[in-house]
Amino acid sequence: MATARVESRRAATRATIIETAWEIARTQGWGRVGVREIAAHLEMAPSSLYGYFAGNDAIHDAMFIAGNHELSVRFESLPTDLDRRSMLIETARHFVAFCDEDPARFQLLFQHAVPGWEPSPDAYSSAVDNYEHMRSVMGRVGISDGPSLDLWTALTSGLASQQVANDHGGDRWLRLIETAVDMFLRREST
Amino acid sequence: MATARVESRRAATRATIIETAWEIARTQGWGRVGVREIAAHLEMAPSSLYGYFAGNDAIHDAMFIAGNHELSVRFESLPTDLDRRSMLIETARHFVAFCDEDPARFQLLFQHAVPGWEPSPDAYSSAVDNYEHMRSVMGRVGISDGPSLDLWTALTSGLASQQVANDHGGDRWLRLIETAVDMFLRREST
DNA sequence: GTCTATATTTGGATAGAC
DNA sequence: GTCTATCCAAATATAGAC
Repeated sequence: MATARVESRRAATRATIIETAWEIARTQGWGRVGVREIAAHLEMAPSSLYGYFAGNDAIHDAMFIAGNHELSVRFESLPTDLDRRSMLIETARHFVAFCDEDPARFQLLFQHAVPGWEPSPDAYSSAVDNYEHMRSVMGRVGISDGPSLDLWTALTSGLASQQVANDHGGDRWLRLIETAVDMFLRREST
Repeated sequence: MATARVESRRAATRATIIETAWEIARTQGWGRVGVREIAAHLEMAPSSLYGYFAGNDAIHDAMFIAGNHELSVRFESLPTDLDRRSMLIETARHFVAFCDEDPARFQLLFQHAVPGWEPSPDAYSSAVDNYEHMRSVMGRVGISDGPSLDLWTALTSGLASQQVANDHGGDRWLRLIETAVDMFLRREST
């Protein structure tokens, strides 16, 4: 049907807009991401974008949701039959690598570093979903008490933020993950 | 002399400008900090501020330097005769509390979250000074190898960012510091 | 020192023609 | 769907009078 073709064309254009916005965020920073700049890259009139997104905030929301979705896909790709230690190591490695491979995405998802924007409730729920998924994975290897989960999030988010901010593209904090996990696991043994 | 009085008056006005800027950052976010908004709070004309600061960036630089200076003062207030464990606990506590007591300052100093601004080389050196000081404190209690320092910065910055972002004003991560330090210290013992 | 007035830039967003 | 033409709102910064 024609409507289906039109719909898919529309989706493709939306995807192109988002991809262009990511490109700008990566190369010029979040301060430059806006309807005007995106339109310029696409050689479109800024007003044309409003046929695809309600406005600048809606574009950011779509990117936020896409970023969270990508993270959830990565986590689902992890094997589920690993032992405790390997599970934590792989989870942390995936997370830190995910953050470091795209600092712009890291800033959007985890650092609230986008001027004048915060996620809509709908977009925010995609972040909550990921947190819940992390909790269930941790629960599966026997870590479910609040303080342990909080210590784990502090540890992994600290490794990620240091890696991104001070050694992007390297492995200065990435290679500390085994040590960090062993340290974390030993904390509970008397 | 008149010049000295004039100088001190000038310094006082500069201080008032900075204090007003902090107030705006805390209550309205960094996106609203600018010469216009500051001037409005002070009931001055925006152009008058240029007699005290070269511009918006210079104001941010001054705040960045002041924030780092405040942190260094806090660290210098710590007792120096503590044992290893107490030293790490107190250092971490001071740091996390410092971050949490003013999220706006935390964002400026550690999260590069101010749209369109980054510290001048001169301002940046005040941050480097603090890092070097932290290194020397850690060295005094026998922690001086790179990986240990990196793990320590990841751990403390992770605790701080989680505390600020997810439990500002509370103690959900603050109270994990003893556990975290014990975990950190035990990591090196066989 | 401080003001008024203004230049300049940069955004988001809308109306209406085609 | 896309464009042109605007509108409107911020924001930095400067010129020049008082």
